[in-house]
Amino acid sequence: MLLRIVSEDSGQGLTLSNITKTIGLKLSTTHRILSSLVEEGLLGLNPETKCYRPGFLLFELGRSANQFMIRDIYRPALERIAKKTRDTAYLVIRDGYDSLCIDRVEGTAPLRLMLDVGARRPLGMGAASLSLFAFSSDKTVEKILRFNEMRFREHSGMGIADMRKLIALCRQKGYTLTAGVVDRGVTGIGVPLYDRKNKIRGAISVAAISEKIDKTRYDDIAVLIKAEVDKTYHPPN
Amino acid sequence: MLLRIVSEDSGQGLTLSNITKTIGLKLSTTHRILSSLVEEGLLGLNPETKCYRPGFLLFELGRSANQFMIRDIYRPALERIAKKTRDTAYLVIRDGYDSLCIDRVEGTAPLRLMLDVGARRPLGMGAASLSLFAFSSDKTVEKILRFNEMRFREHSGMGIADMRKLIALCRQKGYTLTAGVVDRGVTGIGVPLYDRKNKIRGAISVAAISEKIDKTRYDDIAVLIKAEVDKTYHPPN
DNA sequence: TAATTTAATTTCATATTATAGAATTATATA
DNA sequence: TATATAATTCTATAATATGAAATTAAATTA
Repeated sequence: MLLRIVSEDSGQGLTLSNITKTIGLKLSTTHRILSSLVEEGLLGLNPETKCYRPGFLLFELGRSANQFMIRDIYRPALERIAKKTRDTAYLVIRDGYDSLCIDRVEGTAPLRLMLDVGARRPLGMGAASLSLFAFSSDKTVEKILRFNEMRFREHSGMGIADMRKLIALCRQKGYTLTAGVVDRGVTGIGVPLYDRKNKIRGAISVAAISEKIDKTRYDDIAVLIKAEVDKTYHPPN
Repeated sequence: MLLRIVSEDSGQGLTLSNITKTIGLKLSTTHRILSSLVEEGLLGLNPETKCYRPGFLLFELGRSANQFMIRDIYRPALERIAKKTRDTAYLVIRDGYDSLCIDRVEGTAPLRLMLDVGARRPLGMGAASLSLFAFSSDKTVEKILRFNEMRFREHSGMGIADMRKLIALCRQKGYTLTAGVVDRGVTGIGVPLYDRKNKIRGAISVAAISEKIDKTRYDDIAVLIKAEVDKTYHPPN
């Protein structure tokens, strides 16, 4: 909690009393924990202003999370996609049997946000999420189907047979499409992202309320996403 | 400790038993803490391989440590400096009344490493450290002198008068030079880094055992560092 | 396919540590 | 200089983590 609170501040840092108010712990408790975090280097303390800021260790630990660097790589592509489609563009990665949304650029069209950055869903539930899944090897697909069977049913009412049909259709199209079948009233179009070794590293999707994405646009949007993805320079590793 | 251990692994992640061996805690304890870290998102767990990796929250928290982005900015300059001088180049920032080494590129010359990344010293003790100090405003210099007086004496045997003289000399030269006065047998040459608002954001130094850096090279090295710094594009903010 | 091994997860009484509240110290403001 | 505000330290009690063992799951071998 403390790390989050201090990190969310974008200014000159937060004072102890400030942080204490936010977190709702006792002053002495907050002070002790903050001191420990400073001692370890997770936070820094400006001795003049007595303000706490993110520390060097936090920076270093963060850099070790290489897998998420994909976010920096595809940020510009995501922005262009959102701008051109006017819908919200998502960057999603696989995390075990979940998909994890790691970036989002909102479109200009008025629409309710579906997926927050940091949100986790069963792998396959959502256009990008489905891209991570449907374009994997048959063996992987089977494993995920088995593991997530109950979660699919719970989330969308779809059974294994429905999912298999959906995957087959998407593979044929070359992109994933969830026109209301995963989330009621939501249509998404997803494309997988491959690294230089042809391994799936993530997926980008565009999603909006179904009324806003006409059937005739499906292919166009997929082509648009693929074009922006192809334009993107993906460094080795 | 656990965050460090998991972050330091560059491979596919570490298993519980692996981590347990490294940290020396009991299996159950390690498991419990790891589970909490995963729950919070600081770590991720691959459910197939049961391997722990850095998590998305760690990435996000790390990105909030903007002040250290200077490291990415000056990395190439640091590499060029180390290559050209054959000595080790350091990137150092101010942290309260300490200086903090946040990056290092080793030279080709055989020499003992003086300063580890993450190392903290009294502000002024070292060439880069001194740059952060000597080129500050007179008011700031006085405050630092007073605060660090004892620490200077302890570290180098220098008193306030000695430090004043050293600062005056450095200001005159336009770069900092610590020819054995701060660390016995070590010579360093430092240059401050300014942002677009002319605020000191860090310092770069080249350091080696004194025998390796001849007096005649002092100016050349300072000019070389400055040239590389000037070449570097420093984005707004 | 069963048996064996290895690794992961859960449980619980005891030992350890954190907490709240109060006291003290330091810093800022009137 | 007095007053107010914020930071830091202290300590008995309340809360939590630990270690050891048991259980479950997964992988390997027979």
